[in-house]
Amino acid sequence: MTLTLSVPPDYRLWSLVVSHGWSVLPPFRVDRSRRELSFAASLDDGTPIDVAVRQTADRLRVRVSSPRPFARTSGPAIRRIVTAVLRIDEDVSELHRMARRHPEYRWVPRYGAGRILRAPTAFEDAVKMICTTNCSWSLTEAMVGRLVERLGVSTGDRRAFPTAKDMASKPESFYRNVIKAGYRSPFLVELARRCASGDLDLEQLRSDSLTPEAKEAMLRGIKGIGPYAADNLLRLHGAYHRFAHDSWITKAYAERYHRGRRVANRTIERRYRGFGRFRGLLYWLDMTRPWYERDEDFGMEVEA
DNA sequence: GCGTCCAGGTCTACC
DNA sequence: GGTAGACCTGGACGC
Repeated sequence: MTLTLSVPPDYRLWSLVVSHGWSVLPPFRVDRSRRELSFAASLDDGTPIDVAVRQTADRLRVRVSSPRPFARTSGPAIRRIVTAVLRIDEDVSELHRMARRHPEYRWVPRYGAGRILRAPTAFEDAVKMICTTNCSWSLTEAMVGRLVERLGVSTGDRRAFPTAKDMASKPESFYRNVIKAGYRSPFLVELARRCASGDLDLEQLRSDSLTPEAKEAMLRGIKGIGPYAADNLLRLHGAYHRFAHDSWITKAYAERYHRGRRVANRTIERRYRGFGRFRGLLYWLDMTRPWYERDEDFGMEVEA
């Protein structure tokens, strides 16, 4: 199945690829030679799908395949997933207008930056975020890789991220001994069981039905999600005022502005206070600017 | 080899 | 509300 989706003129698929580390965590995959981002997901009826996306001018060409035949109703569901993952309906015009007023941030609209890649489900985002805490990025990749490999349903080409039900069916010892998630293991089990039972509906994070405060309360009520993880997850759900300080970004800030000397978080936050509800996102973009600039494949001019 | 440190933190007990 | 200590893994580093 092939779909064509229209995107706003300021949309850059490649900007999404470098927006954070998600694009290199499975089931995401990046093909630089084809300038293609691909991932796996599961439809509501359990059908696993493999999705590959390329941008051509103001359109996205989306190739979808599955080992099972598609139901007639699959089209809209697939569009919903692709739209949510690729942030197609995220309006960044206000952010870009604000950034244009500051010479040091004019690169943001120039690169079409500001949209942040998400997983197909808020559950997948939350599990992955727990796997980023208190460890190196290579360990995050290893834990997520083992989760997908051991519990994910095959799409033919790869495996989708396990569902809450899949993860809830495994005991804590599985996460300790097989996934090697260490002390995070009971957190992962509890999160999966709460989501699978319906006690916790993380997908509400993606709707406008909850206030940012309610979303934060929901996230902080999950064991294993502290200030860092909650702020990062809130950013994936449109709360761009949160700073998500961690050792990596505060070090990056120290090197950029203070010759490597660490400064208090409130000092950092002062620098971005003029950016209103986008202050946390501007902080993130400011620190990750080298990711955009060093990427030789980053195409400002999308294919004609 | 082996021990130590630390990396994109969080929880709990205690004050 | 603030803080110290424990917690898993695995790579880097020094010896």
